[in-house]
Amino acid sequence: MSQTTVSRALNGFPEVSEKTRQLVLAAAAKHNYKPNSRARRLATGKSMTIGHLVSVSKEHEMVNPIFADFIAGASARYAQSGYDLLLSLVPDEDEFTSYKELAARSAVDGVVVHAPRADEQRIAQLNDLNIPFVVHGRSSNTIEKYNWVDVNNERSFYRATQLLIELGHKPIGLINGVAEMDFAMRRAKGYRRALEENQIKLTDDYLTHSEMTEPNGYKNALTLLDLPTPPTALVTSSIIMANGIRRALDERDLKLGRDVSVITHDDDLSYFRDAAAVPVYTATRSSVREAGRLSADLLLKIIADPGRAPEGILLDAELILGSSTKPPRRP
Amino acid sequence: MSQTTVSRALNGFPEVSEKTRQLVLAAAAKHNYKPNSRARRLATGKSMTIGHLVSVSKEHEMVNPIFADFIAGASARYAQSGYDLLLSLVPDEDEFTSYKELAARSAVDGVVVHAPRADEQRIAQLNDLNIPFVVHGRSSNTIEKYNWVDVNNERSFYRATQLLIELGHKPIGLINGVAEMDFAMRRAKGYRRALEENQIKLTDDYLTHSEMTEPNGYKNALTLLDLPTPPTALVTSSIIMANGIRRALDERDLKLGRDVSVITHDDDLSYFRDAAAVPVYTATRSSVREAGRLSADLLLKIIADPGRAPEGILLDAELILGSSTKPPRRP
DNA sequence: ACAAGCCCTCAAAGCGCTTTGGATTTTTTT
DNA sequence: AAAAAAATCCAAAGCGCTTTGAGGGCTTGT
Repeated sequence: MSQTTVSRALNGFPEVSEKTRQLVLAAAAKHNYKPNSRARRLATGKSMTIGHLVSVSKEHEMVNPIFADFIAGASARYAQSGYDLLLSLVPDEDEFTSYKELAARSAVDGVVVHAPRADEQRIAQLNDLNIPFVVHGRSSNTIEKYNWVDVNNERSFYRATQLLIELGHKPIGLINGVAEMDFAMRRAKGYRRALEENQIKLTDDYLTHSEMTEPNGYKNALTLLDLPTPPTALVTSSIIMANGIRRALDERDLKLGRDVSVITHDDDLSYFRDAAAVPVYTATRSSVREAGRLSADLLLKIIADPGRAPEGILLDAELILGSSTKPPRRP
Repeated sequence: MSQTTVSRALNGFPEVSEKTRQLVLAAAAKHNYKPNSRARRLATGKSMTIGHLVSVSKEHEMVNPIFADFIAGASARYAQSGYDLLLSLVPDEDEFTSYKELAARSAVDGVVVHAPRADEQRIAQLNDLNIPFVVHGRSSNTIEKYNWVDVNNERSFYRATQLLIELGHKPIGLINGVAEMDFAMRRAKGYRRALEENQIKLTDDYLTHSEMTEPNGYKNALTLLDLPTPPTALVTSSIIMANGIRRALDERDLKLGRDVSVITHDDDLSYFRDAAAVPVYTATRSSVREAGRLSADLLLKIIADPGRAPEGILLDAELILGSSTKPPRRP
């Protein structure tokens, strides 16, 4: 049987009879034959690979813990479509060099951009490179057109803050992510808007920006609790930080909920799934794994149809009521 | 200038003059030329790719959070040596099919095996496939020879338990990972050995096995605290679970350290780095990122020299004294 | 000045597939 | 039963590199 026939049978072309196809498939299965990826990729001109470049902050060697779940979501979709996932953790300062290199050696058919900043260079650069990409998040100060999947950060933090205000809280702190990140900026905006609309004036002392680690949650919570008028409620950007906040409260002999209310953003991480009947934390919840799935779907669509107009997918985080929010204690 | 010359200049062969090489390099840099990965891989017969198959438990869709940091360590080494990292999150039931498929289409030059069980099929299977691999962890019930990088789980949990006993604790609980996992088995062994050597008899009620999530830490801690003779100290396999334990203690109005001592295994995750002068948790600490680096190094060595005798690298977890361990309270 | 030797360069083959265009066989139509 | 159409199949070219084997220009030794 000729090479052509085999190739056509395996790749589902109509020029081959069903009978022959079955024969070929049977023989392939029997000998565990799979076309050599390298040869196939050279012949087709596609690399059948999606690149994920995750930046590692040089300073703290911090890997954003949400990326594992995001990739878990995306990976499943790639597998379905026969794509491989190329992962590269790069020091944040040479992010762009890495994209350029991937493009130059045409190692990937598309990439996902993680953790965009409010001012994000990579978007314009990737548009220039003309390589299909999807941004997980958005970039406020970018005029470029691009594909993205994001949650409504501003609105959900607005609602969270609003909820606390309605409960009667006045001094409310926000323990946020790194200020340059787009999501952090939007969340701060939502928080500020809720305060303003309710004529609550707070200095920026009530707002901290840092990498979303447990120790930072702890440290920043202590800082806020030490203010002359300490907050009676806190909003935070990550369930990891919320754990640090809990530890800080513990140390101050304060009880979560009773003494200090907390609302956290909850990415629904698989190892922190807050699935109790009454959730531990009141939270703005949005599954980052689902975001991974959607990003992958979108990217595969773009690759299949390069002429496509850029699209944005906005996910709405739910505001889930848990037991970490109560009216403030009467002094 | 001929293709050959360019190729040789770029790949550092000696048949080309230094002057010419510089010329070529300059021209390549100028036009941002990088040899096409696909073509190069076909020509050389190497895929310059390392596969990491991370299994996702079908039941809980759980992604082991340590894998992000492990991969962060490995990825840096791959990048240095010009290798790409192919990541695939596969449902645990078809782990082996995935390896076979990767081998058949020769998509990778080597793989890393994550989270081996005490009875691990994959090792024999990979040996049969004759594909270079390194296991992160070991497999106790396997007679095959293989390369591995592991921490001394038994010894460190022995020491941790011993420390608690020396402090005066008698009923000591172990909140462990899934029983089938090799590391969990070894840790239980170390824990039991310490108890036995000190003539402390405890039923298996003091030992829980589950996926290492925060909610499981919480739930299992409550279960143990509800025993007729509740433990005054707990050992646990993950800092994520330790956070759940803290929450359980909080709920029972017990104070970590004072009322219940806790020792946790600490993988030194980047978002849970316990770097205070006096660490929060007394812990058996071993950087999983370092393990990633070492695994990558070892794998690259094996690939470079296939005749190499299998090697095992045993890391010793440090026992770090923190503030979560104290003598038991007098009743 | 000529041969030998060395360094450098080049044309062509080949990596294992896909894809094109043509050849062959089978089926349908008249 | 012959012609037309449809269904199969096949040989060969090509994907963009690396690598082989051979040729050309320079230097050195005599």
